Amino acid sequence: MVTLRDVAGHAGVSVSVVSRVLNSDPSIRIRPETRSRVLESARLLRYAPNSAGRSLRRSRTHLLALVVPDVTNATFTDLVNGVESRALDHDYSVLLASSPRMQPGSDGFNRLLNERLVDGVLLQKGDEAPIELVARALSHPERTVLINSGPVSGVATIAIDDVAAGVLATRHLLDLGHTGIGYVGGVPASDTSDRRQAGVVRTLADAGLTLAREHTTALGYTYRSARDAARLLLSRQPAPTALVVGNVNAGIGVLTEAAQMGIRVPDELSVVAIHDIWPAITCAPALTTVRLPMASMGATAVDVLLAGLETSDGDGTDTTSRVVDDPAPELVLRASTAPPPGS
Amino acid sequence: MVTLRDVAGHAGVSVSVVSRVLNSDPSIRIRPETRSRVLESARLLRYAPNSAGRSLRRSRTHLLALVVPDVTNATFTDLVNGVESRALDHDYSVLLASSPRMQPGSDGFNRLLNERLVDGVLLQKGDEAPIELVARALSHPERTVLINSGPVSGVATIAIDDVAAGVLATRHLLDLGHTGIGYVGGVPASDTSDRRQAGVVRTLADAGLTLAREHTTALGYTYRSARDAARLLLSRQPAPTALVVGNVNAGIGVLTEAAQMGIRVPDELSVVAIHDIWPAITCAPALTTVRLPMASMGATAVDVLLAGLETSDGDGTDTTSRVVDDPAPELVLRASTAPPPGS
DNA sequence: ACGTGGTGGTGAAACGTTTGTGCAGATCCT
DNA sequence: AGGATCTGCACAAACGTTTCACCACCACGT
Repeated sequence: MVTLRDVAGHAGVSVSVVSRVLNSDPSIRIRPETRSRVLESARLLRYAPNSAGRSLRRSRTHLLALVVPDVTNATFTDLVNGVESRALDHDYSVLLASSPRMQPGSDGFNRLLNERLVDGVLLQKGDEAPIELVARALSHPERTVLINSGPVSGVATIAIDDVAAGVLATRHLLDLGHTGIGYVGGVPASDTSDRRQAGVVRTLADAGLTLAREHTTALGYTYRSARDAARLLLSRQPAPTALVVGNVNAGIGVLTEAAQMGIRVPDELSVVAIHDIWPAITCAPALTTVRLPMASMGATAVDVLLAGLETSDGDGTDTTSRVVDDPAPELVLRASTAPPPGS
Repeated sequence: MVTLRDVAGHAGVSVSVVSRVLNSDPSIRIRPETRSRVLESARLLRYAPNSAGRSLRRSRTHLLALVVPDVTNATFTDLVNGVESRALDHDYSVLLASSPRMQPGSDGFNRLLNERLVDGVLLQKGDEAPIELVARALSHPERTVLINSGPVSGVATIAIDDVAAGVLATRHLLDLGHTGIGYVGGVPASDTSDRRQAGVVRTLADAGLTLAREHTTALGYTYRSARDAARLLLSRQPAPTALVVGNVNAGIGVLTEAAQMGIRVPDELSVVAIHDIWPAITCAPALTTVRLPMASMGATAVDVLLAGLETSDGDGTDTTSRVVDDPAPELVLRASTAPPPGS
């Protein structure tokens, strides 16, 4: 390790001068030639500041943790990208916590902030974790921002425009002429699913329609759960002619189950799912989706977190709550939607 | 922040005693009642050791970086899981570096080790990065292990059993009765692709066959590149009746292009891809693949890295090079392979 | 009474930074 | 010429931890 001492020795100045020059401290007065001598020495010796020393002194680690339920789930990877990229813009690095041992409430999770390993935490909670429990597990709310996992009073929250997504999907089906529209939702207390469903309901209402209880499920966002949901909904009398699916993995599950049941998509059933990921292209038929600005949301979450750290710096009373709508949710037209049968 | 001083004050002992008790220093002699008083004070005050202070003193951050080309690529997410999980076993946390700004050679990448932000780096390089360039960009080879990205002399390397995977895929096609077998490879200098191809070649040779040059491509592991590759190979005269595809994303690309060309899979063409990810189930037809122990490889990589840090501790002359074969690559039979036409 | 040895701790240095304060010497003003 | 001001840098403390070295005290044997 080459330290400030080494550079100082090489340049024939004191340690503090080296530190101030390298950090371009505005309060320093120094002869230009001394400054360049210092700079040159640092370059020559390949000095790099030791981050532990710096963190200790500044009490900032320039690290943040991104907690997601599962990196394997493609719906989160865009988020990861957005977060990492924006974090780097701010000279922050990202600690990835996706293991169950790192989820809220666990010891690992608490240590992140308690041991001051990271300056703040970005938390996208999973469906299994009830928000009340998560809220109670938050040891440092002022250093936490919830991603698509709110609201919790006293904690900054940032969400996608789920309502708009629901509206967009429903609007598309209405435009095609559907009236028997169902909704395949997430688990019961899922707030994203609630909001997406609200978008569906509202849009149907605007068209003088209602979302039938027997055309709605709340079994979860997974491929598996959606197959169950599809089997249920498609055996109702009358069956819906179109489904809005709250999640794209679930949407693919619906497609699979419909095929299994001998129901042709899009001829006999239209399917539009919310959230766009790559497999939506390659499944058969290619799935029409609503693309969500996940990366952008991740970036905004970083901004909110770091802004909170700047100002509050102790007492975090300025709890933000934003929904990102830029870029806006966007309909991605593929092959799983068509006018209803017999039209 | 509650520090050792606070605990010491509360318990009426010196700072060093608290530190030694909490770290259960074997060399300490202490009255049982004092010890429990210290423990109780720490519990009461919710003491948590400050990681910056600890890192500075111990010159270990208990952090490691996992550098991958792209988290969005599903082929890497299992690896991420394996790494994170095993790292936690060792009380290490994982810094995720997937942004281009964190790739080998970049400033961000170098800072990871130079500033001692992390103790070591796990590097899965991307296809665009030539291994020679990467090798030169490694400022601290002794703190680096290459994942599926070797070999580089002087650097620990860990790889999957690519040859076995190639063998397994080819064996399957031979067993079905195919003789016109082609290979869709990665970019030209890709060592994983070279090894997978070697497995194909060897298995064909064992059966008295050869891999025809005109039935081989090396255009890349991506969906896009594989569509080009498929178009090329399938318009040869004679066309292969079966393809081993070096990567699953590419495999799905082959499927798409075949459909586009009106070639029915598996009736007219069998496709088996190496590496198993979720979309392989949902594409049409479902893709037969060879499942690779990516998580296990990630775990082993962590073991190798940390072992290297223990022993070498300065001069890293014991460069390991392992291929993980447990669990072994496994054929996952789905719907994209069948006996050749007219058999 | 006096060394000896064990018990139960304490003190201080060090890890590498950052930053407020001090202090020589030079320059300037009158 | 003598104080005031400025220039250019050095000193030292502090962040929180770990760990080596040391010491006061007591009991014990002689």
